[in-house]
Amino acid sequence: MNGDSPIIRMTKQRKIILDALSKVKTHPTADDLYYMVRDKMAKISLGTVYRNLELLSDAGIIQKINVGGTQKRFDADTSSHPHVRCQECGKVADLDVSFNTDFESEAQQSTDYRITGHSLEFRGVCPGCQKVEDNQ
Amino acid sequence: MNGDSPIIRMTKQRKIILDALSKVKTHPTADDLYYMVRDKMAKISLGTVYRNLELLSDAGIIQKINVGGTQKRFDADTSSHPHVRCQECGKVADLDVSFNTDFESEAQQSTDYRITGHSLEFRGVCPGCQKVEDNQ
DNA sequence: CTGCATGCAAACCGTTTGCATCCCC
DNA sequence: GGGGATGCAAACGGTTTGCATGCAG
Repeated sequence: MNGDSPIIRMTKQRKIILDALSKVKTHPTADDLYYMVRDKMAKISLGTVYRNLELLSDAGIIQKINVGGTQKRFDADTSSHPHVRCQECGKVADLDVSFNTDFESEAQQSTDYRITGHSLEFRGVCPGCQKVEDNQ
Repeated sequence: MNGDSPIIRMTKQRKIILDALSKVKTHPTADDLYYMVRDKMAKISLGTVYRNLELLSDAGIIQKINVGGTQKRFDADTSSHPHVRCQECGKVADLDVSFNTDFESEAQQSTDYRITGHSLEFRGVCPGCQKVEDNQ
């Protein structure tokens, strides 16, 4: 986010959190990760999960994503790629499209903000929730 | 958001909130609006502001925007247009670019979610915060 | 007149933080 | 050995909600 990626100490909890996030493509919340990680380390604390997710995303090792909803979500894939969020159940997925447009330099033409990043997020209804709708 | 826009009762507080939001291009938070509106109606409550913003955005009369940061922001312009958020001070502005791309139908090609909306948000540094940086 | 809306204050819930202790480098 | 990291629990801050009363239609 701010360019500098300090060398970070690899504690046991940090490693477990990073491993858990890397294994999964669901863009979990801090709380999700807390429960995922408790299998491996029963006494880890929620605070530690929050602190590490913050630190890892500051270091540019993971990415914090903001798709609406009340909770922040995390992604081990740090590339800038679009996400969809289900407006019924909140589930978030990657979207495998790429728009061959340099959003940031185009945007830069029309503003006096210095542009440093962007995100493209979609809203939708996931397959599971579509079925529920059909049965109504 | 979900298509149906019921006829809504126009209470005094509702009108004042809507007026205040319409007059302004700053994408205020609920709290911002609460203070803006207290000039007109000293005893309005924060809860009322929240309830009305929710109701108005459900009715499609205003738009709730989610640009990162901890607070939700609101926009009287319901069209889908990009925003920039200053990563230093949190200020949010409209961006006057249009990408001639139909994001939603392109995205629809590559997912089994049913796409219903999108948002394109930029991160940057606003002119004021750029000056501060230069003076350091 | 009736049911939605309001003011108020307490509850909620995701996240952050202070502190004593721990442990990675 | 020392400074960052942890566990724990309390604090925080934005938002929501229950309840008695008010007011728009």
